[in-house]
Amino acid sequence: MRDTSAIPVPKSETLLDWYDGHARKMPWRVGPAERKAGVRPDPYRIWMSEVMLQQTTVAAVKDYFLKFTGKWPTVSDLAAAEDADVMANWAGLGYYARARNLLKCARAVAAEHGGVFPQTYAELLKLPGIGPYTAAAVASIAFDEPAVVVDGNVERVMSRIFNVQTPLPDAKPELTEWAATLTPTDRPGDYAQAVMDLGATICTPRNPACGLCPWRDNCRARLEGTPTDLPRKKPKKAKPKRRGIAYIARRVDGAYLLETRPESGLLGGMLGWPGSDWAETDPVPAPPIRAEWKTLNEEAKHTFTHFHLSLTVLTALVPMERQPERGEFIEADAFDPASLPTVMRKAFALTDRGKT
DNA sequence: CAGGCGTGGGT
DNA sequence: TACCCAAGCCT
Repeated sequence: MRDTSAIPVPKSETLLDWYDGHARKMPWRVGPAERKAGVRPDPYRIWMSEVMLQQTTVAAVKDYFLKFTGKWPTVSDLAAAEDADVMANWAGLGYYARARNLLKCARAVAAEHGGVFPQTYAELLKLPGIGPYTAAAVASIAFDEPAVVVDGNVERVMSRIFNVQTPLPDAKPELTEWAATLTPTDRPGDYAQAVMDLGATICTPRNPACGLCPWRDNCRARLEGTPTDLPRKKPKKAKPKRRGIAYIARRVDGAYLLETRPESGLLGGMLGWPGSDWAETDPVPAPPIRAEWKTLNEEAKHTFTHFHLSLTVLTALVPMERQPERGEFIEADAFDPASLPTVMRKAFALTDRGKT
């Protein structure tokens, strides 16, 4: 172990100078030059982007952000939206509780705050779907509050700068303390975005570009030569394999039999094909309507956060008068596979009509 | 409070 | 292939 006590503590100004020249451009971001010229970010758009970015890549978020803000330009517009419309538009982005909470939050802002976002970390934290990270991000970026923003990027940067060996998630409080020591009262929003940009483009998990880092002379892990060992993480559990059955019934007029899943739990509130439970044991058949079901020769494979799924897909063509025991028919012109969560879209893609 | 909760891209 | 990873929150 080298003596790292002589390494100077990094300065926020150094990072801000780097950010002025290297800030990534994003649809929701007010760049450093504009910001200095007095342009203020729209709290609604910052909030929207931060919720979408929870555990989700910037690349995946961009189109969804443009779609949502185009369709619902203000928080009041979103508050007035139909639940099913919001869920359908979120389809494919994952972590669907975010979409349900997004709508709850918009309605809370509309109903309890007169359509104006609360402007402090403490007040933002009370809203649904807004946790410590998102509250701090919105408070700092939209309202210039020097809140301590700690996301995965900040955890990685702090763990390396200060050579924190404690594994996550136990290290979180320690890393938050270090992050607090660096958070400036001047330009706190730009600083928050700067650390995240640093983590995303320079201080990356696998191959950090230490030579380009504005804080390279302040980094204890770099001096030790082991930045990629950090942050340490507790080992993850193996994913079990589950299987299930999905039933895709097409009525002769082209309507499809779908059902809205329960509000809570996996894919909560999303549209999907009726089916069996998904378990590690053999699935129990549960056809939603009487029909001659045909089994497709290929299964839909999908991996969720905590299990692998292999879905057997059954299809049937049913007559107009036949009534389903579960779900409801959606007319052909109202059915859009894009409004389904990905696993359900994969199942549909295996059918003849899904291949077109 | 440890685990539930999606998805797509990278290696 | 089978991992890992990405601007977390909720219960």
